[in-house]
Amino acid sequence: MNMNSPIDLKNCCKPVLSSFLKADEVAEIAAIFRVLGEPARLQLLSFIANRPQAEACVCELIEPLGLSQPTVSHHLKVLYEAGLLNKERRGTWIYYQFVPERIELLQKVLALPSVDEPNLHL
Amino acid sequence: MNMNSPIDLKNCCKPVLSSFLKADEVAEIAAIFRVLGEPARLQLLSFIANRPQAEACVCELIEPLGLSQPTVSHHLKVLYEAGLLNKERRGTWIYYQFVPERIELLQKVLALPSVDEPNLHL
DNA sequence: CATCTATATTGACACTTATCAATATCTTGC
DNA sequence: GCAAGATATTGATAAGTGTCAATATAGATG
Repeated sequence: MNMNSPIDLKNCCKPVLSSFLKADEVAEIAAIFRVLGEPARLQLLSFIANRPQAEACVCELIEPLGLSQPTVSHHLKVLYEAGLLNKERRGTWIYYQFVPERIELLQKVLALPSVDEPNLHL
Repeated sequence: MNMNSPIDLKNCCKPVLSSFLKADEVAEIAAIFRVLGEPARLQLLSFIANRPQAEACVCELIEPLGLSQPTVSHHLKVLYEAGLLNKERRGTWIYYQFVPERIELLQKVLALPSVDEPNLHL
């Protein structure tokens, strides 16, 4: 049902506020926002990004999140498939790593048109 | 059920990636992302932001969105309550106006810690 | 005041999803 | 190979939500 690969990185994503995007264009971007729209996932991202090396194994995340292990695992999968986390097995543990590039992409997508651009007509 | 006023603008919102946010702190931020996580709403925002004066009345939005009038009205309400749109009656029509400040807030919330900050421990 | 038009609300329905318990899979160490 | 521990998957359930038809509301206009 859910695609197994991260959201397309190629022509993803045009700035939302600089031109009127078609339905299929906003879909990719909205998918990323929807992933961040879940408090538990945002907290996971916040937690991992602030760990040494910006990474953490699943076992470190359960207690601070206050959710069951399967639920944490589920949210990590969603974050991973959205490209916001990488994963890497290291012995028994699997470390999820924060991916700053996806956030940078979002910043670009949310970029406001500069005042001298004709878009905002201010 | 849903609060009638925009999301709290005072101490909203701490950067997600610079410290580990508690559940109630991420909740406010996640609420904004959830609003943007709906393709129809993102398209509405894209459309309105690119109109002259960055505004549009409801009647202009139904056809390009391809949704029913009540559905468009519903999404506009959600965007309005999230502080992403203002509204203003002008005669018979109600104009919804793009609010860039909310987007700027999101940019700050998504700010990556600078490399010399200790957060990322890179 | 009556009518018309623009927008909002209500109610219903289908679909998604967050959550957990139970179970499966995979790695390591004996 | 087997037992133990870490993570993932499955199945079930409850809650949320996007959508539309029908209806309500509210301004404008005659």
